[in-house]
Amino acid sequence: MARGSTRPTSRDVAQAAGVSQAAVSLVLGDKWRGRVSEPTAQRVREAAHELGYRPNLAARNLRLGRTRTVLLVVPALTTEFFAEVYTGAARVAAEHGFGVVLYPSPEGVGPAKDPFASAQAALDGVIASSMAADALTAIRGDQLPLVMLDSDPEGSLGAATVNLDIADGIRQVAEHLLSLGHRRFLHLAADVPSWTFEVRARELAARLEAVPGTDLRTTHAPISIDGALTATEAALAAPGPRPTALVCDDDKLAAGAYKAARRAGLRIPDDLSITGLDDLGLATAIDPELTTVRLDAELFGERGMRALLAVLEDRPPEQGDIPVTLMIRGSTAPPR
Amino acid sequence: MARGSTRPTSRDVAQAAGVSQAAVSLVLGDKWRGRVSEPTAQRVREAAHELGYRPNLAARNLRLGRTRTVLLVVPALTTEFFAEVYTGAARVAAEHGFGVVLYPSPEGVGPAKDPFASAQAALDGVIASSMAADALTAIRGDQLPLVMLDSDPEGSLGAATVNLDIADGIRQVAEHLLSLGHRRFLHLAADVPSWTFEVRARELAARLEAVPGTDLRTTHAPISIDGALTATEAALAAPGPRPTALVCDDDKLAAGAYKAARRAGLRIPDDLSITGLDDLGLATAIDPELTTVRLDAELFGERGMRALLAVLEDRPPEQGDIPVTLMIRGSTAPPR
DNA sequence: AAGTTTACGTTTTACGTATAACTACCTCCG
DNA sequence: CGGAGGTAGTTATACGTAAAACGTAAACTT
Repeated sequence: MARGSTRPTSRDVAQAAGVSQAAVSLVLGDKWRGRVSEPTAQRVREAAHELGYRPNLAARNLRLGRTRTVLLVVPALTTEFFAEVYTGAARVAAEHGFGVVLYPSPEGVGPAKDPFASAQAALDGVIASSMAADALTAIRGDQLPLVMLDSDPEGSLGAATVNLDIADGIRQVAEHLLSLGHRRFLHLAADVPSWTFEVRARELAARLEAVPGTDLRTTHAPISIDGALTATEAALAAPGPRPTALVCDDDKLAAGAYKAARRAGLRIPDDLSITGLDDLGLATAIDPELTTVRLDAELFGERGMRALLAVLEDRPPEQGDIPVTLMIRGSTAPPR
Repeated sequence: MARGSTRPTSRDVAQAAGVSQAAVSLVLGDKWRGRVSEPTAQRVREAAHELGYRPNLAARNLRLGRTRTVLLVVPALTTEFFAEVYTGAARVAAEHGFGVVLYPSPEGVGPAKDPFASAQAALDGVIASSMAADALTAIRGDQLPLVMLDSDPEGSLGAATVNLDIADGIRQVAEHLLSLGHRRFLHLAADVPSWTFEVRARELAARLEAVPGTDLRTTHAPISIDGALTATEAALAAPGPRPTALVCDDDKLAAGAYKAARRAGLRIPDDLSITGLDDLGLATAIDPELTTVRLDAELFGERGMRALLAVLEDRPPEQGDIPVTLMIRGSTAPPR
C-alpha cells in the first residue's frame, strides 16, 4: 500500500486548528508556556490527533542538526553477549531521550560501500566494538563522536574507550588452574584480530611464565563451535604430553572444545579441565557446567552509552575498567 | 570533541571547484552525462575529496522523501536466529541499494514512548517479527509499509507476511516420534503470545489426536534455559505415567529440558526423547546432540526483505512458506 | 496620560539537498 | 544565414521543521 496521500504536515495541522505553523511547532514542542493560550494549545493538540500528525523527523533532523540517535556497531550477533550490551546501552539512552540503533557488521554483505551510509542519516554518535574491525575505517571517515568498546586505550586515536577488565579475568583463571595443580596448558585462542584477544594471550603467558615448570601451547580457531572443534582435535592429537587444562578465549570456543574432548574419549574435568569466558547461557547448558569468567555485558553497554553522552556534552568520560568475576563450576578439577 | 567547525556542504564544494551547487549535486549523484564536462566533473570530485565532503543525509532524505533504509524489528537477540535473519535481509537489501537497521525490542527499556521514534527518521519500511509484540502497536501508528515475519496471514490487517513452514516441521517431529513408538508426549511450549507458537501447539495436537492411544500434556515456560528447567522439572514431577517424548518449542527450551532431565536422573534419549526447533549452534553443543527442526533463518530474512521491496514497488510479494528440515540426531530413540 | 510590560500570536528564515526550468554558447545543416 | 540541436552549465525552488524576530492589543505602572 504505497504512501498514498501524503502524510499531514505541521502546516496541515495549523490550518485545521486555525493557527500558524509556528504555533503548532511551539505547542507540540512543549515550548508554549506564556506564548500560546491554553485553549488554543488544546485546539492544536486536538487537530494534530485528529489528523494523525507525526512530525517528519528528516526535516526535524535537518533543522536541528542532531537526532538523539546513536549507532551501536557490533560484530556478528551470534551470541547473546552483544544483545545484552545493547540492552544496557538502550536503557541509559532512553533515560536521556536517545535511541539506539544496531549495526551488526554483516558477514557476506561486505564492508564494501560505506556500510552504514544510510543509517548515518540520523546519528549523533557511534559506539563500536573493536571486534567489528571492518566497519571501523568507514566510521573514522565520518567525523562522528566515537566510543570504542574493548579497544586499546593507547591506540584508539583519542576516541574514548570503555573496557572490561579482561586481564584480571584471565589472571583469575590462571590462578585457579595453577592452584588446582595444573602445569600443562593449552590456550584455544580466537582467530580474530582484536585487542581484547591480544590481552588474553599476553596476560595468560605473563602469569604462567612466572611459575617454573609450566608449559603453554596455543592454537587458533575462528569463533564458532565447529571451528573450535576442529582446532582442538588437532591440538590434542599433537605429539608430546597432553595438556591437562584448556583455556578458551570465550564460551563458544569452549563448547567446541567439549565436543573435541568427547570425541577424543576424554572426560571433563577428570582428563581435561576447560575454562571459558563470557558466561553465556550456553555455559550452564553444557555438561559439566563450564567454569568461566562472567562479563557484565549490560553494564558494559551502559558504560559505553554513558561515555558517549559524556563525549557529546564535552565532559570527560568515566574512568576505570569494568570488573569481572570467575565462576567456578564443574569443568575444572585437579589433574589426575 | 564536539562538532567543532561544521562539516562542509555541497555549497562549499561548489565554491572550491568554482561551479554551482547544482553542478556538484549532478556530478556526485552520477547524473551528469551530457550535462557537465568531464574536466569539470573531475574538478568537483577532487574538491569533494579534498574537503572530505559527505552529503548530509537528513537533507537528502527530506528532499527525496525516501531513505533507502528499512528497519528490522526483532525480539530480544538472545540467540543467533535473528542475527541470521538480519544477515539475509541485509544482503538482499545491499543488492538493491538499501540499508538495514536493527531494532531489538528491548527488555526493560519498555515500549513506553514510541520506541523507535528516533530511527523512524530514516525509514522507508519495516520488517517485524510477530514475536516483538510490544513494538507492533507503535509500528501501526506510523503508516510505514510493513512486512510481518511468522505472523498469522489472516490477522495481519493486510500487511504482507513471510512465514516459515513451522506446521510442517512440527508434523515431521510428531511423525518421527510416533514412528519410534512414542505415545506419551509432553509439549514444552513458549510462554510468548505469538502466532508462530500457536501453530506449534495446534499442529502437534492435531497430529497426535489422529492416533488413538496417545496422550499429550502441555507446560509453558519463558524462552530461557532457566525457565525451561523449572517448568520441565515441575512437569516431570507431576503424578501419572511419565511422558517418553518431550517436544520443545525451540532449541533453547530443549537445552533447559536437558538440565531438568539430568537433575531428575533421566538419561536422554533412553528414558526421555527430546526435540527442539531452530537448529542453533547450541543444538550440537549439548550431549547428546539435539534432534530438531532446521529453520533457514538467512533465507527467512532474504524473503522478508524481498517482500518489503515488492510492497515498496507496488508489486505483489512472493507467495509460499519457507520449507524446513527435520534433523534427526541423538536425542530421540524408541521408548524403553 | 504616557510609557512599559505581558499575553498571544504571526512572519520569516535557515537547515542542505535534488532537480525542473532556464540560459548561453557553439556547431551543423539545408 | 537562420534555426535546430547539442553542450555545459546556472538559477530557482521545494521538502517540513524550529525558532528568532517581529507585531499588536490590552493591562499595568508611575
